[in-house]
Amino acid sequence: MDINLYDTKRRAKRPFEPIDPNHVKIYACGPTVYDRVHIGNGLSAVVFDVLVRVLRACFPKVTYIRNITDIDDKINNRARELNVPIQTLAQECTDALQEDYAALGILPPDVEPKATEHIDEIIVMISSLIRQEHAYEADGHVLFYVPSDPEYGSLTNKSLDELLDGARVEVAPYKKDPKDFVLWKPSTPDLPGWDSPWGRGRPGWHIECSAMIRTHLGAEIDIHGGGTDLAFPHHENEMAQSGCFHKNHDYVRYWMHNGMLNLGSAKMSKSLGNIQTIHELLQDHAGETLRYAILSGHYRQSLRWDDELIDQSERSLTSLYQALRNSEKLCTTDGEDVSTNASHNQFPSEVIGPLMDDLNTPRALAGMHELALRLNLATTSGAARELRDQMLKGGSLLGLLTRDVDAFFTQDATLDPEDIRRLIAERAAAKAKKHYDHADAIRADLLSNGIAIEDTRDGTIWKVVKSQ
RNA sequence: GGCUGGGUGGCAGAGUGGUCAUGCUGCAGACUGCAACUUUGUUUACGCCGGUUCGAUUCCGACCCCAGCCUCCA
Repeated sequence: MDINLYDTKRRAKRPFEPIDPNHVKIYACGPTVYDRVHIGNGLSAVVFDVLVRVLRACFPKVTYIRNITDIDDKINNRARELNVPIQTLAQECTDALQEDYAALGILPPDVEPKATEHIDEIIVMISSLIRQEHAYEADGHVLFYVPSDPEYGSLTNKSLDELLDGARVEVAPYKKDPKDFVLWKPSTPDLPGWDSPWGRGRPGWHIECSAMIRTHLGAEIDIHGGGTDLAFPHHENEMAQSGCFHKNHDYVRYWMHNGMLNLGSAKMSKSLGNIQTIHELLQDHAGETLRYAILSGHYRQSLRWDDELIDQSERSLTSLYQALRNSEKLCTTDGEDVSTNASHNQFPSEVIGPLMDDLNTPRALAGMHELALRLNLATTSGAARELRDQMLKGGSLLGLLTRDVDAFFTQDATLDPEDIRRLIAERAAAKAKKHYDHADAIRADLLSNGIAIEDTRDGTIWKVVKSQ
């Protein structure tokens, strides 16, 4: 079984062939930390989290790096607004980000490097680019000289002429070419800065990723990920820098870009202000529900984010848990203790198959529901255990079904579970005497407290009624 | 204007040259004391117009819409 991935640069899906099959290297762009991250940031992180899980299932070693941009004018501005030290703001936002991402079931990357921890490497790269005449110093700045890179534009299929026509940006007078971008810029005393051959200053946005990739993964990597809105100019510029530095513009084997989340008909973005933070969504919804919602669309497509989507995701996810819950009794009954099949340690093909095909998560979820159906129809404990195991294995690739099944249904009950048990027993007694009015009254009473009852062959169970 | 990617059944969202996506919702049946859970069935689905083909939602061409990028953005 091959993994196939869509590569932005080649605009085609192709088989994934790592540089070193014994060690896959992947880098994804993380956000700039100056505020609570929004669910669109979460989408990107979830997508590459799933990709890494799939890669880990297929290759012996995977190193996953996701950076944090902790030096940026937006951080400086926000810190000034809030009147807090810049480092404090960045650190607080970083902590919050890790908390939010964890709630979405995103596993920590192997390294989460920060731009400010790589200033030396950044200076080394800039110096080299200047020596190679791909960059020049002007007016306290260091700029990348775009015309010096014949491959500029090849990632996003742009011609230099087009870029000039579409240029909406004011051209700084010290630029040799309007397309040139900043590698290093001077800092006033009130701004964070580091000493450099070009005076005290701070790095431009794009160079940090070049430096962090080189530091943590080396001259060549397998996959570079990020949002599609980063493809240009961020990744194009990064490719120009690293490509010229390493004299190899194919230092990234596969460029992968996730689609945007739409709120209403427009892209969710901080500059438009139409964002929902993960933090606020978590007030009303389980992180796992949000994750399911994200995975319900293909990563390269844009996804309409609204209450309807979250509601449907909640119900869909519940049906998966329901299958697990329904099968619990059957699984625990001792039956043919068939030393479980050879497939015991394998991931279900219904789930990993689609995921290996350019991360087709909607189909993988369909596979999960297929397994759930078969589990619901299972009649032997052996089959039930096998299917349950498969579901959990599939879930471990998607980062779903990670909660305790019983807790999924019973947590946040407004009544004491002991009281609920007592009422259920009372109702059972009434039922036994065919006092159905009394039995129904108890059920209605529980329901009015948000507790729904289910009679099964193996007794009565209850659950909290979700989302009103 | 240029460059990407889209328009699928009530909703979300995959996919395929001729056979079921899947989930949610609605309706009907089974199960149940009644419910719930589960399960079965279910509503001319593939933007528009041509072309290729025995056959196209799927391939080709034109057209109409939508979103993203071309400035910071996941």
